[in-house]
Amino acid sequence: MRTVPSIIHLDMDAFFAAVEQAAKPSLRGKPVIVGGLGGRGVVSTASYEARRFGVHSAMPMAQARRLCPNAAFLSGRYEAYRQVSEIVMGLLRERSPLVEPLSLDEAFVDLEAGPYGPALRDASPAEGAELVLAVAEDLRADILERTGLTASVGAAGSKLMAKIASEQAKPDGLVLVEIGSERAVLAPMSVRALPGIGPATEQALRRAGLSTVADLADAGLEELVHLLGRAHGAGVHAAALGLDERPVVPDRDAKSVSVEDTFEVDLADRDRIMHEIDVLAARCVRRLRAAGRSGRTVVLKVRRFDFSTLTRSETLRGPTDDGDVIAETARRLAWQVDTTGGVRLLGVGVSQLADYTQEDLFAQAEREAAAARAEAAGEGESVASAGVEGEVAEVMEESGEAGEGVSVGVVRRWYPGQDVTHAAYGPGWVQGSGVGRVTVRFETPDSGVGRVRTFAVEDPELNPSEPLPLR
DNA sequence: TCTGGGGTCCTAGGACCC
DNA sequence: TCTGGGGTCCTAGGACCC
Repeated sequence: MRTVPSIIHLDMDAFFAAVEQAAKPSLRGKPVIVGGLGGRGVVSTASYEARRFGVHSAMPMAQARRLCPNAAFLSGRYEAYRQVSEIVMGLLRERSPLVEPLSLDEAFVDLEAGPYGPALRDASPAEGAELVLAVAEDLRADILERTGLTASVGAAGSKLMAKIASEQAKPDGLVLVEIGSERAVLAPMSVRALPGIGPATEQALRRAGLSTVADLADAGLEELVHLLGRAHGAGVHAAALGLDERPVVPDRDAKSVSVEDTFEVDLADRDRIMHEIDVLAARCVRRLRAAGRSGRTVVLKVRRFDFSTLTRSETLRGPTDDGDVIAETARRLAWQVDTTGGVRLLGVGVSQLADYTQEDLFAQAEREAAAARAEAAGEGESVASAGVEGEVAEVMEESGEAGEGVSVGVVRRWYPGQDVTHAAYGPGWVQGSGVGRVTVRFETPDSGVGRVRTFAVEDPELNPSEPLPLR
């Protein structure tokens, strides 16, 4: 156990919504809701102004609209969030090389591994805590200066307590848990405050009369293992006592890659389902290859009309990053599921990832077998052209999704929040579109509140553009 | 107009092997 | 002759997190 609370957990406040407010002066101080805008979307992030109306993450967007009809509803600009995230993570790495990102807006940092390490090790507990507080406040100030955004920080002797402390610090705060005070800090909290206890575990514990962390600590290991199973029970027991020795680990390799899509209208016919699986497999493979990896197990996910969700998987003889092999496997799996009544969501994923994209002997053998079959049937040509058609469909899909509808034959689509530039009026963002019109507000992170203009959807002067830096 | 998308970890049964 | 025990891999599902 550490003698100084030198692990910090940083969490950006309402991150996606805060980036939007920083980028768009007209939204500052107003409710902003980022998420899926379609009929089946959910809230990704709500600004604090929107939270006052009861809106929160994972809430169906339809419900959010009812609760807070005057909010700005935006679909996410993930490239912009990624850019801001990189700045923040960079500022963390200035404090220590041991940074473990948990998502775009959250990370653990072990300050003992960095430039403050020697001073922290030499310090008395009181001096050490003082130093950590100073480092954390300096960090928050730096983040504010470089991005205009606020962050909350928890500092403690473990990841567990640092994470709980940052939650207490929200928004725009800093909380330090003294070494030795862990159990007292945790005792009055609801069991839900512990990471790893969700709605199901909370219910199981409640049925046993356990509702606070103090109850868990009193219950003891045996009862918790009985209630929750070996691993979970032991984990919850340790957490309840404030015990956590997990190290901060940077650069953890992904263990799976997956993509999925919920459709606006349930898919009914087999051909359409098979086509969507092909599209998803192509997207999955693109991500897999971008990461320079290959996978051995292909997983198909199906959510049916009634929200029942099932997965089917198949493990290949060796890892592959071949699009045809993955699509074919996923399609084969699809034949095993009953889709009568309609399909709401399809997903394609790959796991058992191999570190490198190696000579894909398996895919090669498959292709040769297919070529041999085709030759035997006298269909050599159609095998080649099927691959080419797949490529074209992919490109069209890509440009349609990204809203960069400049390629021939693709209708231009504008989404709320999107960055655009007009030849005469300069940079702005899409406020809304419909009936052949698109409304744009012309403002930038460092401008005042901009004014709104409306254009034809097809106006050649108006084009999608890259996000602007916030500072 | 109920319920996204991308992940992680755990459990449990059956196959298969020694 | 009537029934072991352990280890590993595969598959499916579920809880949880952001």
